[in-house]
Amino acid sequence: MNGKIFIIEDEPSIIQLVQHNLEKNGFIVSSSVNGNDGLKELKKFQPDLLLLDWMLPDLSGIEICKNIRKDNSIKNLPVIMLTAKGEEEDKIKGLDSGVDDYLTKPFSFNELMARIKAVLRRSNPNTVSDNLEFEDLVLDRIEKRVYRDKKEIQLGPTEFRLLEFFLVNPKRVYSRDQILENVWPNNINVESRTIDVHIRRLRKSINIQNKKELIRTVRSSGYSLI
Amino acid sequence: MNGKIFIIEDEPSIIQLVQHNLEKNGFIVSSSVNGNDGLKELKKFQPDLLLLDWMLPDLSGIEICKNIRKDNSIKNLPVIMLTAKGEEEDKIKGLDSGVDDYLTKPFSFNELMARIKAVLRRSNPNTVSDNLEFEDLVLDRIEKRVYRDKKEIQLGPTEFRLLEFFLVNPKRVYSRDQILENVWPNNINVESRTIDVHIRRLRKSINIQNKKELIRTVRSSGYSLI
DNA sequence: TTAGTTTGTAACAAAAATGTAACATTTAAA
DNA sequence: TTTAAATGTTACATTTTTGTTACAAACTAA
Repeated sequence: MNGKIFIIEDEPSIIQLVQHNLEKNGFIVSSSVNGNDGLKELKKFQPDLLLLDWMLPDLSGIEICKNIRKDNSIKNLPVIMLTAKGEEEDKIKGLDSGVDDYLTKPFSFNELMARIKAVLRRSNPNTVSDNLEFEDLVLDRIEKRVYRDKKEIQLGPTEFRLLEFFLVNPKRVYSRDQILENVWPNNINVESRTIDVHIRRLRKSINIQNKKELIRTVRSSGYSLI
Repeated sequence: MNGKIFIIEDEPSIIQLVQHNLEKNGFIVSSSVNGNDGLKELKKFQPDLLLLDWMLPDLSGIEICKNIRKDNSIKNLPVIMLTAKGEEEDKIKGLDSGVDDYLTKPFSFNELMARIKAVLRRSNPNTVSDNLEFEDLVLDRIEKRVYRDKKEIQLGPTEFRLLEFFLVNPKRVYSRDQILENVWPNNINVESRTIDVHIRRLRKSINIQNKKELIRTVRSSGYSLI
């Protein structure tokens, strides 16, 4: 994932939730809580997709969408409408105004994600990829493969999850506790030294000749990619 | 740091202390001394986090928290509970009511700060900027790196924590006791001279040619950045 | 100035953190 | 079932970090 998504939505809790999760999935996200500001910032931000609330304090989502379709510079921007209105006629009205998809609150983030991918895939195939990349390292979440320098590397399941975890925020240093919490199945108790051993295994696997070490040890803090 | 924090707490002295320190750290802070007002103002203020006292003149902190979790517009607001109750069962009750974290009075401001950051990072990564800067010195808390004049400097763990501590209030002079309390793990007893040695090590590390000394000795008082 | 206090510095030993290999146990696959 | 793979744990070597001490240097007050 590497697209940019803009959100126009007046409920901060939704923005927060969605933004956080989208960023976790590798999107760059910006947002606005009302229509007029949103339209302006939108043009600066140049997103690949817009998440648009129906009910806003000033303009309605439909009006915004119509505006977008009239504006040559952003007329092809894909839009997903978010709204509490579930009735059939509303859906039709929404889609008629030029919306690409339509999602009724409350929605699960996973459904939103699936729809975003679907829309992006249609409109801009290159922004959608389930690959995590860092330097010459590529992790394909769909096929569960890892490549370094274009050559495939075989990883064990834990090594894979570990690397996947690091790749979401490479460079960020994670403590052993954080790693445990995120990479190991919940509530499982393993010695913290176990992590060291798995780090060591991962290192061994992803290290190839003449290439620099990719995992950094930060003494008394944890590990990160580098 | 640039988040907004709301405090509901009936002891003015605590409000004052916490508010003052939070503002020093770049937060925007507002507060209320009772539960009912607090809930109302909270919604207007739209904070990124709530510090909530357990014992209040009207509603209890737990009731407030339950209210928040039921209210769609603020249901995801992270909450840290402050209280004098230290018993284990209370803790569980607190966390069960939907609190994100729990801090027993009396607490050190630094611990509070650390917990605030942890909670914010989880819930809203963007409100926490983790770079501390002073002159040509940059400390990156996420990647655990320190730069002077754009060049990276290697620090040991204690040197790092020491510098981090100073960077929150550069120029402010800290006594050895204060440094000890804030930089060393709780309840650990070390000679006060130990600090001098670590200061010396930190100095050695962050000093580079042709650049001025960054750590000031204030005789019989302590040290500060300058 | 001098005596007394405070701080800077280097050296050293002890403690802590990490890397690594080997081994035992669990899990999955054939 | 048998075999192989994956995993967790332990033990030990190595490296890094840390606290302390001892002494030199700097500072302060009389």
